[in-house]
Parts: sequence; structure tokens; C-alpha cells
Amino acid sequence: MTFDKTRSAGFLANHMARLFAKGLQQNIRPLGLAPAQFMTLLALWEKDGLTQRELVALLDVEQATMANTLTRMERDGLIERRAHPEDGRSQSIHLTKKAISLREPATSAARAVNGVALGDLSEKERTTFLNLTRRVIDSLKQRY
Amino acid sequence: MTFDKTRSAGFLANHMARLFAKGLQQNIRPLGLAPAQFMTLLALWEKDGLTQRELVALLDVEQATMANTLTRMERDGLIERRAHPEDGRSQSIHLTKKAISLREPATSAARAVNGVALGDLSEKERTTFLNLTRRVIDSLKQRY
DNA sequence: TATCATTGGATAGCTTGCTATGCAACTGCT
DNA sequence: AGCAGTTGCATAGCAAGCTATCCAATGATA
Repeated sequence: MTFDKTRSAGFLANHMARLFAKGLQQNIRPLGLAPAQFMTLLALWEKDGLTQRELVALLDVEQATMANTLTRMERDGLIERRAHPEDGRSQSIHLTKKAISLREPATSAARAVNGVALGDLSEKERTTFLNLTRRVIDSLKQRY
Repeated sequence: MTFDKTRSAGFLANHMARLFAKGLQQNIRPLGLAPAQFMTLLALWEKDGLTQRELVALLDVEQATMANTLTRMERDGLIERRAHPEDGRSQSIHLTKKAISLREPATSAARAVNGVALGDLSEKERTTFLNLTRRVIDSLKQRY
């Protein structure tokens, strides 16, 4: 059995992301949220009324992915799509009261997951980990 | 705009994994492979004839996920499911000639992606990155 | 031995990602 | 003004992840 899962960065990245998603999902499911919805809310909590195009740029997902996520969020009463005053093609995305009220419980649930994940690392190691991860992301983004 | 994507480990993990998958997909698509199929092949190249249950344990995905991936791989002529000689419930998974012949090109394609991803890191930093990632995975696995 | 619990897989149904297309609204140019 | 290109979204269709269920084969035990 020479197959070593622990030596490929790609394999590890996939595994880690799945575990993060699993933890986050467990924690925010009681709130009626799914992980991608939470990520989208993170952006909208900071600045309500963004357009889909702006959300795509902020979260770095494909436009089609965002369109579908927004449709589910609208269905779940988290956002409203309003006609954009200046551009007939686009819409601005606005939070509902429900979505606004979820900010505190949802972000603290997410912080809990991050806490578990980094629980075994020292403060210095955490910083190193985040910095290295950012650099890997940058390298990948440049090429792909 | 206070929303800082670069400070949440979970957010970064998701982003990094998506970029890895994107790069891998670009590189192995010409071979007729998809990322999860490649991961599964990694295990089977090392040891042909594993059962689904063993693959689930090795790759740490849910049984249902693996069942579906195997179905697609069977459809694509990469594997065969054969009746297990000792247990009527299970089947052993065997590679086709096609799958065996893909080992070299596919693994070198994957190595190329890892190379790009870690391209900006020193040898020492790469080791550190992999070690920290493994520790994060361990912490998450213990709790979730 | 007959029953009950466990185990290996399959299936249904959902989210989130992707690529590929199509369409309508805007922009720029002549 | 009109046409061509660009841009913002929506939709279709697929892969891969998950949970929840179900079924059949095995195993354990009364």
C-alpha cells in the first residue's frame, strides 16, 4: 500500500475543504443556511445591495454558480433581487430582515469551526498557515 | 468594504480546493478523466481489486459518493465491478486496461498542478505547508 | 435453527461547483 | 440612427459532495 494521501497538496486541499464544509454545515444548518449561502451573506452583510457581478468578483466563483446560489437564497427568503436603477440588465441584491438577523449566530458558528480546525496550531503557526495558503491560492489563480 | 476573504481558514480552504480542482480538471480532461475519478484511480493503481468499502475508507468520502463515482467510472470504461468471492454483498473493483494505461499521463498531469500551486514556496515552506494542512485535517476529522 | 442486528451497496434528492449557450440590455462607432 | 460588439444574467446539463433510506447478505445469539 504505497498510496500516500498525505503527500499531494491537491489531495489534502480537497480533503480539508470537505471537512471544513462538513463542520460549517453542521453548525449553520439549524439556522437554515447552507455553506455557499453563508459565504454569500458574508459579502452582503458587509455591503448590502451588491450586484451579482460584484458578488462573483468578491467570492471568485463562476457567474452561473452565483446565479443558482442566489436563486436558492431568494427561495429561502434570504435575499431580494431588485431592478438596478441605472442598468436594465443587472439587479441589486438586498438582504431580508431574516438574513440580517442571522449575522451574529452564523458568523459565530463559522468562527467555531475555524477554531476547531486551527485548535492544534500555535498563534504563530496559524499565521504561517494562512499566509502559505494565500500564496498557494495566488499561484493557482495566476495560472488557472 | 471590511469583508476580508483572506482571514477565514474555511474560506481559504474552499477557495484553494476549487482552484486545485479547476487546474486538475483542465489537465486531465483530455484524458477523459474527472478529478474524483483520478483520486479513485490513485488508490486502485496502488492496489487493484479493492472493495467499495475500502475505497471509502482510503479516500474518506461517504459511501454514497463513492458508489456514484464508481458508477460513472464503470460507464466510462475505467473499472469493472466483480462479485467478491467471499462476501456476497460486496464487489471488488478492477481496473480496465484503459485505466491502467492512464496512470503515467494522469499522475504527471496532477504533479504539474501541484508544482504550479507550490511554485512560489521554498522547499522548506512546502514541507511546512503540508504538515500544517495535515494537522488542520486531523483536528477537523476528530470533531466532525 | 430462527430471528435480529450489522454490514455492503444502491438509490433518491439536495447543494455547490463547472462549462456551454442563449438572450436582452448597453456601448461604441460610423 | 443603426449595427456590432460587450456585458449581465439565466438556463441546461454534468460531476461530486452530502444525508437519508432501503435492500440483501452476513453474522451472532437465544
